[in-house]
Amino acid sequence: MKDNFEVNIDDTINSGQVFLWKKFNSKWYGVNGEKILILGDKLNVKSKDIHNFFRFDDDFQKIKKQLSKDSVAKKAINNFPGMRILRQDPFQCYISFIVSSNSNIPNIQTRLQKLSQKFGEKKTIEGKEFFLFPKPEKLANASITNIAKCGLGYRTKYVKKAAVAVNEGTINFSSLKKQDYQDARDDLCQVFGIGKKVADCILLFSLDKLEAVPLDRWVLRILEKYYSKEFQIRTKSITEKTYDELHDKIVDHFGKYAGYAQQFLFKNERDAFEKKWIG
DNA sequence: ACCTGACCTCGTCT
DNA sequence: AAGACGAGGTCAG
Repeated sequence: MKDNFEVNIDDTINSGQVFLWKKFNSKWYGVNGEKILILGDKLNVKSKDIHNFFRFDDDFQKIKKQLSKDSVAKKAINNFPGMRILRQDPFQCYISFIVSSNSNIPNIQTRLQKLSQKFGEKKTIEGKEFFLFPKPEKLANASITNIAKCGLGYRTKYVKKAAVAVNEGTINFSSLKKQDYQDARDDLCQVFGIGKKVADCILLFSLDKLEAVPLDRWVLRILEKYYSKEFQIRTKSITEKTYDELHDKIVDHFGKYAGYAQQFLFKNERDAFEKKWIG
């Protein structure tokens, strides 16, 4: 067991990976699929769920050392050394990022809360009421009208189709985990509503693909600001082809833990601009 | 293959 | 107070 004491729960929760978390009296309560996780000041590393969720199986010292070869990443890691990438419930992660497109964190959070409330199972823990994340079957069978009531807008049909794909087995998360990064991403991109960015989020945050690097507006801004020489960013919006070329360069530069680098750079830059997180 | 708009909804800001 | 603006993209033409 290594370094569990170094994990900073607040920084980790507030790094744009998860949305269904709330803090009461210095304890965090969060929905992860069909489980409610409770985090006190100190993590219970003996809990299998906690171990899994915080990726204690990763050799964080090694990752940190490798990424610190890059001076910008090094600085970001030093600012937030306790932040970790989480291993989320795949279905929840999948729907979360489909719903995130062209949106902001408070909106994403509201949508997911409404989806859970409407389609998830109610559970009471420590006298508090929670709603588990809906099961694929439940969302797949929900009507478009009812899903739309959760404020999804044009993303409604994305969610419906995506849930159906999982329910029918067209998308199978344990298979995706076994595939290599490229194949898994190609399969995810077949789903209506999933482009490369969203696919990368799902792969990085729930399917153990640490070389996935979601290239969103923020990351592009960061690359433009700190890496203009290395990566030659032209525009704010990028084409499919540019996305792949950039991604290749980034993995060449940072190595197989590039996804972690992205997360630190993202957190660092977002906090610098005091963007809103959850809780 | 690349470029350009449109797109739902909800905060903020004016 | 009502209208504009933009937010962690994706799809269609």
